[in-house]
Amino acid sequence: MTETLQPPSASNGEDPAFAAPGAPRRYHHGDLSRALVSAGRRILEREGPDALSLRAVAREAGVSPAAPYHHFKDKSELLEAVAHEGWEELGEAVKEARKRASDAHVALGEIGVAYVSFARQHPALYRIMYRMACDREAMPDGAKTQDSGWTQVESAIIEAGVNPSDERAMMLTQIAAWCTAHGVAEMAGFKEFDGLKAAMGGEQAFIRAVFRHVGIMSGQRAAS
Amino acid sequence: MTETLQPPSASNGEDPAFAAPGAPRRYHHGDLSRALVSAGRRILEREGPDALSLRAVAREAGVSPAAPYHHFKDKSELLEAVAHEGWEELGEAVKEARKRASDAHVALGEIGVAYVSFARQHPALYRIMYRMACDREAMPDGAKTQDSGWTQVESAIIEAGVNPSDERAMMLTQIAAWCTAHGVAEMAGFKEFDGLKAAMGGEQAFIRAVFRHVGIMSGQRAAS
DNA sequence: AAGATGATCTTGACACCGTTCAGATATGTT
DNA sequence: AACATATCTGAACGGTGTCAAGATCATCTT
Repeated sequence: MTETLQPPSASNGEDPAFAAPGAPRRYHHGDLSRALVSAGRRILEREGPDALSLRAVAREAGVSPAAPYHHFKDKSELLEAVAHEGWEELGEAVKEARKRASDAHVALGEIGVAYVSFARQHPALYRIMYRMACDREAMPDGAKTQDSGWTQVESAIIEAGVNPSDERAMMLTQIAAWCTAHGVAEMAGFKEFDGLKAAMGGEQAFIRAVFRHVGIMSGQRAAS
Repeated sequence: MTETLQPPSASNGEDPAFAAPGAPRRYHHGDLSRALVSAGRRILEREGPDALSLRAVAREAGVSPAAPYHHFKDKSELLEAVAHEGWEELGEAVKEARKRASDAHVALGEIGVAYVSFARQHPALYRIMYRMACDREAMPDGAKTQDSGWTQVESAIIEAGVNPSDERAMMLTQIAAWCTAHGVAEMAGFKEFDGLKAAMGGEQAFIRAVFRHVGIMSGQRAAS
């Protein structure tokens, strides 16, 4: 703990996200709350979710263990911020997937693949994202409004043929889609499927194939 | 730490699972590893997964914090044992659901509902079960052999019309079923759906409805 | 029967964790 | 220049997983 006495903003010298480009390190840290979130994400990608302690985040940002408490009331509030960033990025990936889909009939499937691909590219982040969503009472502000991922899926469902005025069917389809995507996202990481994934020529092909077989749970015939 | 000096087997005096009925408390504890697993499960049901620390389990079993290390090399090895017990019970629930299903064509759906129901009845336990399964390299011994849940699903898939000699299709259907069930199991606990669940007359009805809408991800038409 | 053996449990310690609080320090305002 | 406020540090508390050393007890050997 002796070398912590350096100027607080020394550990993020080259990152332009922390202070305005021209501003000459204005202040104790500059913009700690943003720095903490990005430090948390860096730890997540580098060392996994178990290494994501509040102290480690503070260490990574170059501040004392108590500093985060001036910007977040809790550890979970910090994680919530990290997760929020993740959900926004996932939302954009979903949006682009929908744009890419030529036929409206397959758009939902493409969205599902995009969802799972994101989760697989950022497994530690996704874990946190989902964990925070689990314990939440309701969806966060701005999740259903605007052009969020949720709304994208909603539109895709309508285009897939569900009657938009049937609120219950809309909701149930939305939920079913999310359930499926989440289930595939988590289980696609299982190591016991590595052999199958390799035999199918990559994880992407594996994911698509699993989606194609999902209908059987609803009593439909097996997919070809 | 002063009242810990009581005889070690004092805290489980009336529980018949720890020592053979006639045996007069044979030994230091009797059968600590089993006692630890059941203590862990008790904590899980009573206080949730976050309260499940190794020390708390030891406390609940009436032994010192280091005692578990003579029976499990790790905390995670203890959790694995707890999870194993859970998977076995879930397997039995699945088995009974399959027996209950009249038509082979709906057996898979019934299995799914049974899976989710179990997860919802033991949410904390299921969380641990799934977490341990995630980090596992392969399925534990005896999961695929004998009449386990996995094998039950396998048979149900065959009866649902998948060609049993097509190994890949069998595997993919199995995985898709598990993904779906897991996704529904976790998301059925979301508080944001409480309103919908109530409007549908209970969680059971909600679960069935979600399963019915799952096929849309594979490009099928919306369910009625 | 007595002593050796090895498994089982306790004690005490270590590093790390989340969290709090009093005090130091820099910023913004008057 | 002096005050007020936001921000950060240092030290502490109770909790955690884990380990090494010692105590205790069932069982095996002689």
